[in-house]
Amino acid sequence: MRVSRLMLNTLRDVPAEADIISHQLLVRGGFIKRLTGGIYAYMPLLWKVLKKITLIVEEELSTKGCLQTLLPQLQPSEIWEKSGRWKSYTQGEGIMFSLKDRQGKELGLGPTHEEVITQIISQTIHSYKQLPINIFQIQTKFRDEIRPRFGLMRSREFIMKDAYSFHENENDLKSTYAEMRDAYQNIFTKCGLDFVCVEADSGAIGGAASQEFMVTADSGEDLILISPDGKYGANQEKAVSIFEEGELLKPNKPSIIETPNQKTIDELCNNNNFHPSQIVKVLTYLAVCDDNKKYPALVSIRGDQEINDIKLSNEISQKLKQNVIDIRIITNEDIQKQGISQIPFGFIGPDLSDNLLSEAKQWEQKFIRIADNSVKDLKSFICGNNIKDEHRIFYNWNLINTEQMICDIRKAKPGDSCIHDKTQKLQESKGIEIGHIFQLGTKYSESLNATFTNEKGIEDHFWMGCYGIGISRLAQAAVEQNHDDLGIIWPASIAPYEVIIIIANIKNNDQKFLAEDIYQKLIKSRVDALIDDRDERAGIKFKDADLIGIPWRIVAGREASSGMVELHNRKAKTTELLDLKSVLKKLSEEFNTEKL
RNA sequence: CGGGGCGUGGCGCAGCUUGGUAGCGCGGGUGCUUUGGGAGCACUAGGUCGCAGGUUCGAAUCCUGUCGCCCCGACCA
Repeated sequence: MRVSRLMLNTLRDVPAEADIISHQLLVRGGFIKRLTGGIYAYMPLLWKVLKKITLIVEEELSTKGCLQTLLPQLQPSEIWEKSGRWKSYTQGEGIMFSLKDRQGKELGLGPTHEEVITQIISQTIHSYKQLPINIFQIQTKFRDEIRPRFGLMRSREFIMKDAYSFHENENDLKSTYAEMRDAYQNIFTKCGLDFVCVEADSGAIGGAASQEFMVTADSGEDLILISPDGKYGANQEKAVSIFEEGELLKPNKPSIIETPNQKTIDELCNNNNFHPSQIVKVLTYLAVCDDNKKYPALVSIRGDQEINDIKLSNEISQKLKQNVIDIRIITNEDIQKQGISQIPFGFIGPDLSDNLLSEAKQWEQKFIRIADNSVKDLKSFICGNNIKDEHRIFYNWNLINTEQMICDIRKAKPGDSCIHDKTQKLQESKGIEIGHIFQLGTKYSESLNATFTNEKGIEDHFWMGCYGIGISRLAQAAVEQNHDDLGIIWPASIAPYEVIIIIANIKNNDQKFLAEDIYQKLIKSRVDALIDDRDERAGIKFKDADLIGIPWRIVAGREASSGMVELHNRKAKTTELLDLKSVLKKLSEEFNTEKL
């Protein structure tokens, strides 16, 4: 390709729309153009990058026996109603764009394709003999993000690779899941990314096991916790750890103490010389569920620990056997609206009476009582007395005498000890999620009634897995991780072009002919080459080449008359003076090793 | 949706407080000079100041409404 024909339009100034470096560089380099909030045109340079990523993905997946398909983006509401996701995906904070056709029929613009593929597979596959199936597509997805940002990182229209697998049993699902994890490792490695695979919460998609692939970068939106030995890594939403034993309170005669206005753990500790770990902290939450009911929850955790809302939400969801749509702390305003006269916030104990809820207008009138593992073994503790300005000391669970659901709802923190090895302390890091793999189980096959006949001749529901890669996000993540002051430094495997040949002065025929000669030879040997044939000053061409991040640069300049050119490596910043033959030899060696 | 900020030639911004009919840098075009790290000079094209009302002799500037964009939170590949 010739730069004169590339409609290259680079910007010197940092565009106001962009905040993070990768977004700025993609705009400045002319890789993307915004059409409106969260919707971008992929310009020719970026499209080349996306195609290279796509190729790597396709190759790797086809080695694993995946089929490729292309599914409809416009999807009827019926299948989403069957899976129970229509309402939650289109109403309120729902992320699905939806519309009505002229007949008034409701359609959605696919944010994901579980429903579509499940229906198609169930209509096509009837016997265990045809299983397993692993099928994927690379397709534009639509999500009405509440707040699109960071360019391609969180956009409303983006390219995603989504794969779905179908199995006769859980074991088979697990083996494909492992294969896919392996494929993902290869894909991201080939894309030249520095990444980690971490345990993840499966969120709205649901299901059992799930892992995320994170590109580590400070601008990442996710907080991940990793053990230094590399044996454990998890998204903070999911992370588990061992909590410190804390300062145990020696058992003594249970009694009530006056704690005027001491509502917080800090105030309580400062005024009475307690340690936070001696206190059972009790918080009130409100969970809004699929059935539109609102469930109050009373949550106990050790005073020095924090609650992980995601874990809490999952536990409540499991207990109620339905989705928790929203979970938040109950405020004074909430209880006033409900007509509840008084909840002694700051002085609540795990045994706060359900009677307080009897006046609630819209809430369920019974607390879901949950206690974190961190409090279950405490033999003696401090907690609220359910009366303003009073706490109880030297109490224990026998005296509390209410049934608690005991589980892990604690937020793991950097510095905590790891489960697999107490000497390993969790370290935190920011990550950009570029891939996510799930073991869905039978959730969708049951709701959509997708079955096959098993070996025993009995109808059975498919076991399913699903596997995503954010293709367009990956491209930007690569920039976020690979750049310098001058611009982008694309990993060679996904660079829009592998080599750029610069003719320092287009009016100099020696330079021009030599450059053209090299260009033709490179093209012939299938090197993806760009030639900058513009009638511009050399400086401009150097700046542009650096900005758009082409890994190798050949300059036909001063030494052109003696047949010599410069070969410069963008990343290593090394330059050598070589003759035509040596350049070709060197590059072909580079690409052969890198392309393999 | 809550909180903060911004809409002025293609891009980045000034002007707005104190109304008088729009300016700077980059970019574009032409010419001359220059030619290995975003050149210099000269000329030139390009703007209903987001939109709609209102106040006023007069509005980019003041008032009201509205739309859009960006940043911080909930969503996620």
